[in-house]
Amino acid sequence: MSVEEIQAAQTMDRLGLLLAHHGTVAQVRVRHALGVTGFGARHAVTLMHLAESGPMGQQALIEALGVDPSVLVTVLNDLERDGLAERRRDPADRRRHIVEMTEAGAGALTRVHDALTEVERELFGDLDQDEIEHLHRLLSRVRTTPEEQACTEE
Amino acid sequence: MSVEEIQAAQTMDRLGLLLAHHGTVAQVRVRHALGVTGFGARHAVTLMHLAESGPMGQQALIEALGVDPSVLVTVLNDLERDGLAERRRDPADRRRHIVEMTEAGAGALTRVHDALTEVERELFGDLDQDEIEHLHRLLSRVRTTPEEQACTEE
DNA sequence: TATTGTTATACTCTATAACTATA
DNA sequence: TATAGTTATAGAGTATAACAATA
Repeated sequence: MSVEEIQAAQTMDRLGLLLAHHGTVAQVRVRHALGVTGFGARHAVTLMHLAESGPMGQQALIEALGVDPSVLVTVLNDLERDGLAERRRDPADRRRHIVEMTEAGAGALTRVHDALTEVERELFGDLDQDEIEHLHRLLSRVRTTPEEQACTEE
Repeated sequence: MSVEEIQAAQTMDRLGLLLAHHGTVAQVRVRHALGVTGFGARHAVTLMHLAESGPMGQQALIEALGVDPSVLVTVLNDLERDGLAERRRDPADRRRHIVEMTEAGAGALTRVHDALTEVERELFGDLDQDEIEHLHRLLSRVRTTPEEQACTEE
């Protein structure tokens, strides 16, 4: 890229930086909105997935959520401490823990959704419903999972 | 929101969470791509703004970049240590520092842009040019600046 | 020996408040 | 007293490696 091109570029012309910035702000907003119950976006996503897919092993959760094992441990510790989810050993393979959302977890999830609705209203208030859906579709197609592409280069 | 609606919702139906997640990944990717020179998205944005707007006070940079004063200090410390930018006192008001990008900074900016291009190619590789521009326009309209709306509620 | 989950640790980013120096 | 910049610190997120228990 030439010096002229660089100097002509507006700061937020770089979509990667724009996404990084807006995403970080979104994360902070979500955390504040959930603040009352003391957890963050990770906790919300985990609860949602448990509600959606039912009881499952931590390994499955790790893959579904795309988080590091050590991250999931701390999230589950928090959820369990607050009685929103429970771990129990799998009798068939005592290495595994089956994670299940509790009734209290389902109640908390309702409040989580309400908080998210509020955050989204703030973030996306300048877009109409059509634009929001379009943004959603485009964002869904951004590649954020570790790449398993064939090595075409490098 | 009813229990039925919640259980029907797919995890990533919540645009706020999707944005938060993708944005965090983008930030990590940017940091890794810039890793060779040892700085992150903040440093890139700061350099870009200095290239774009020329020498300016830290106060102006703080507003332009939307960062906390203490954040800017550490970013400028890093840039200055590596000789990419310089602070000098404003003779007219010795409280102020004027920040200016160096020649080395301009050179580094070229590499920053190349790294960003690579990151964006990975993130947005499944979108065509038209979709990328559309995503850019939509993301630009997401409200991430502190709200100064009239208090219509709460 | 491999796998599941846990612990410990280090690094980055964000945010707040207290501080120095100038005005 | 107000403003520009700095320092110190706390909190959240990410990432890695070492570890215990079980298979």
